[in-house]
Amino acid sequence: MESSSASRYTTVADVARLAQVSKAQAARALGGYGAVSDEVRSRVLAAAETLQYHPNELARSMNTGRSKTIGVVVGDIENPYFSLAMRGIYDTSKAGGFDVILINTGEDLATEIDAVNVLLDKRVDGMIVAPVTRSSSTHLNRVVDSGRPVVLLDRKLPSLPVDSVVAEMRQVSYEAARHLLDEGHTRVGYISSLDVGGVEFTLDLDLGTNPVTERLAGIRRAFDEAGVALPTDLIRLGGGKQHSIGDLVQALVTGPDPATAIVASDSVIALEALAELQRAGVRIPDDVSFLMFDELPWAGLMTPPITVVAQPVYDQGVAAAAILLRRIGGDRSEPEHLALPSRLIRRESVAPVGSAIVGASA
Amino acid sequence: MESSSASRYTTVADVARLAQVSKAQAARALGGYGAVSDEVRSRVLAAAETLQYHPNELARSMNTGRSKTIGVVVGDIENPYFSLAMRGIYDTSKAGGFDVILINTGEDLATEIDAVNVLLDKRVDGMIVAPVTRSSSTHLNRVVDSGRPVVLLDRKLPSLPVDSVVAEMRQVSYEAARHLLDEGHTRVGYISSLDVGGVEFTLDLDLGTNPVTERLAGIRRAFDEAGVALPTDLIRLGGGKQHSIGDLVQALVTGPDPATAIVASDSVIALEALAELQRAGVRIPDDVSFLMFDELPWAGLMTPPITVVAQPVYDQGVAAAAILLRRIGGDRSEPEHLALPSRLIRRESVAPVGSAIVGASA
DNA sequence: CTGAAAGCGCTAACAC
DNA sequence: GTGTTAGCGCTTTCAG
Repeated sequence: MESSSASRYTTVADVARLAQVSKAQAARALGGYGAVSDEVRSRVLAAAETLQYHPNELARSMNTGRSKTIGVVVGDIENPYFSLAMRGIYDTSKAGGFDVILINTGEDLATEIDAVNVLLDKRVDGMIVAPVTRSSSTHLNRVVDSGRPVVLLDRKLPSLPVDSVVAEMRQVSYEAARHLLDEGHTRVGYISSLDVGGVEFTLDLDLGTNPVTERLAGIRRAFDEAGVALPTDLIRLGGGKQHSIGDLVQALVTGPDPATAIVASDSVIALEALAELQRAGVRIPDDVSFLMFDELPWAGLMTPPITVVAQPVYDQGVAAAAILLRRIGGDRSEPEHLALPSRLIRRESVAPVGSAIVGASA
Repeated sequence: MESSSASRYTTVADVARLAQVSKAQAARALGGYGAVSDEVRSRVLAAAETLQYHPNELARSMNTGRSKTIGVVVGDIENPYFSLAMRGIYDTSKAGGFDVILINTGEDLATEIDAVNVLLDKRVDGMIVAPVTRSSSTHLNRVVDSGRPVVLLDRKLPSLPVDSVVAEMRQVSYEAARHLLDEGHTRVGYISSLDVGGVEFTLDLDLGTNPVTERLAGIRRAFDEAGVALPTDLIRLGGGKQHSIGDLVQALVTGPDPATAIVASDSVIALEALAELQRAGVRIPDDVSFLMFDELPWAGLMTPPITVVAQPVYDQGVAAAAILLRRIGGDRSEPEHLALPSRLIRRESVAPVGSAIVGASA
């Protein structure tokens, strides 16, 4: 029946007083460190109980220099990729006794730089960053200099000697392209939201190190091996930013030499592309074949079921967190670069080119 | 070209020394409070720059008692509902200068209690909680007692005098049920993951205050008004926990008097239900009509497009954060209970009952 | 084992 | 305006 009024937490001092011991002893009993007699410990714990004592983690962190908190910086938490990876990070961190501070950058570099600084200032014990594409690494150097571990998610920064966890993309993309080629598709469109500042794609354009670069490399190899020229005119970057996905799709399926297959670089793009195709009355796979990166529950339920490249997203989160925790624990070994296996799931959205006629006559 | 070695951050003391001023003056200049001459300020700022000074937010928080951080407790960040709401919370908090600590409870009460305590111990300035269904409010009382504001998301706790933000569900559910009834459906199945401990649903079962209760209330009213008995045997709770969604769906569409329409209480359930229906060869809407709560990009792209109840998820997040920030700012007015409008989006997954025959003969 | 006292890095009185 | 002196709540020497 205390009066309501807020403020003033009970501190170790309060507990110590009630338990009739020194502040230091109370703190030891409460914090579970140092030497304390059973007698004292129980008295202190009892006092803490009646006083409803809860430690001030801020004060504790200040002394120990460790906050039992990790920071996570992602581009867009609403994107299923990140929310699932986040779940993996979360589960693993929690199991290790760490809390998670989440920062969303909206895929903006300035925000990312800010985010990293904020986390550092809050003294997180380490962080996981999914860097915006084409960012440099200067802001992450500050983290490295601070001595706190970082692990990169979904991206590798060659200039930065830190751990990274990505999904294997080159090989699986090669397979995907082979599949398309096998079905007779040589006019394959590729839509990505990778921001390259609005320039057109060319073979010698440096996209930096990121999943898109890997995918394109795999696809290119398949085309090269097949002796087919990669249709660079159908590779469209900057989707959603410089250009609307709808317009991009529209452009791919019309024109004199249209794409016979479309590859969506992620599920968000796929959804918009699918909507546009439906709006335009373009049928899958009769008029155009469709393949997307990322497996989601709805992909197999569409009509037709969508062929996808599935990457182990949750596991990427788990792996990133596991490595980070190991580093926080003191592991000073060489940076590790994990590439988790992805796989192609063939469903029915990819069909032989020209099957529109077949379909119509069937 | 400093040597690598970690540790030891530069502090105000370091900056003060270099700038040849007192620690207090340096702190004032750095923190942007109190009175400082331009002369001193620039000297301090310059020193801070060369020393790469970054404030220790922990220390700052300890003195001010404010951490500029809010905590968010959700059931499952992987669920699109939460990740989108989180985005709303995030955007709003950030605009107000607050960071966000995310805690995921996995819809587990013990974890939720823990989460709330952790946040309190970390001295967050306030928190947003989407309480697990059917939880009591004792753990949240501690927050209220601490004097820090909480706002409830997607759930209202009558016993707790705090703000809440939910989506209006009773009216829109009434409309949805009306729609179903108008199409001739009286055998309407309802699948929810609401955990009621495995008991069967009956009309007098107390489900507590939560969206499901509201939905059922709205549906019931529509049935009552139409003079049709609510098919309580087709209302299945505990989906995903006590029973697999697939089994539940299977049970609804088979048996002597099967459901002619199925309502999925959220998108996760809908996806599993849809998969099961497809597996079982049950066609929508020919064999069974389908309606789901929550609008997602893929819903309209399915074949047929799914009729949904859309709730303003992002806006709920925004509203919750806005109220919280106002409270943190000192607003002591009466608790506010916001119910944002939802709406029924009619597409093609709901058709007149018995349209299977019509469809077959067409 | 226990207690007194000295900080962690910062802000907040309080004097000058 | 500026500097000095206390703390915030906890951990950590350092003596006993």
